[in-house]
Amino acid sequence: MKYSQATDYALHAMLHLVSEAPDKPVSVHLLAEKLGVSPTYLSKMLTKLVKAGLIHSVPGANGGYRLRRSQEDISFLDIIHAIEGTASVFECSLNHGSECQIQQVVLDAERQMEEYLRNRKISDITRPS
Amino acid sequence: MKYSQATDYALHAMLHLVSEAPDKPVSVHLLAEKLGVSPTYLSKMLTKLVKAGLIHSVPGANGGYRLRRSQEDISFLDIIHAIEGTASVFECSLNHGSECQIQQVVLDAERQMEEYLRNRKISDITRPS
DNA sequence: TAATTAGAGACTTAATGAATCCATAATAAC
DNA sequence: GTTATTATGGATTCATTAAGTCTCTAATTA
Repeated sequence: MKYSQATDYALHAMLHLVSEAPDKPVSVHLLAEKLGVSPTYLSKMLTKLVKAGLIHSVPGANGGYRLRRSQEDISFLDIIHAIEGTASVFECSLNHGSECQIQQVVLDAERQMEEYLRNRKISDITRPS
Repeated sequence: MKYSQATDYALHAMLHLVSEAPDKPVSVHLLAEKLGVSPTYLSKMLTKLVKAGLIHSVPGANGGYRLRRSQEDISFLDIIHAIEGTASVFECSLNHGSECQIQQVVLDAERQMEEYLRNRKISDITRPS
């Protein structure tokens, strides 16, 4: 079980926007260069972040992406959910009634992790990478 | 990010061993029938559980699998690790020094989840599925 | 109007998950 | 001892997903 690399890129891209350019739009070209990834690929993730309401896109010359919400509101969980979706990590494939106790336990565990990620904000990280 | 179905099967197989046959060996044929999965496929997971030291295999006629440790010692995390391995859910792909703060946060979150799964034992579940 | 930028879709490639099949080894029952 | 029963292991297949590229379109600002 692993988070996709896309999540890795998205988290780093957001960290850049928060720590270095909270106001001015940053082009995907520049972001991609900083992260060492292709612009067209990175734009897929940025589009997802736009649809999740985390950032705002500005088309046209001197356009790019800038933060939408205030920094303090953007949690790790927000970004991860934007890229990975919100499906659970576990779904019982056996059909034994409606409630699988095994599934309950694993989902409770997942909630522990999500709660932690919800409380950690991207602005908590000071040093830009 | 999702646990594999193999983990699902393994958890249910262990629940069966714990709740219905802690002493007598159960054949993979019978287990597979109960879970509705093919015996040859299930045996792959059971082999992993053997190598992880959770169960014991008894070859030959009337053989099968039985618990190795005492029930109370077998946690959800033990079973999950046996099937999924112990690799982390996140690994930063950028090479910025040795410590990525983003990775630190995500790994801390994972530890929250693992701690929960370590404390929940398979014997906590009473009702057999 | 032209240059710059995001957005969207089709497509390719590689990796992984899910599952089957078969051949081998070990052991208990007869 | 021989045979039936069971686990073990490897090779293989199929489908799905991840990762990434390419190209065309749309929007907007200089």
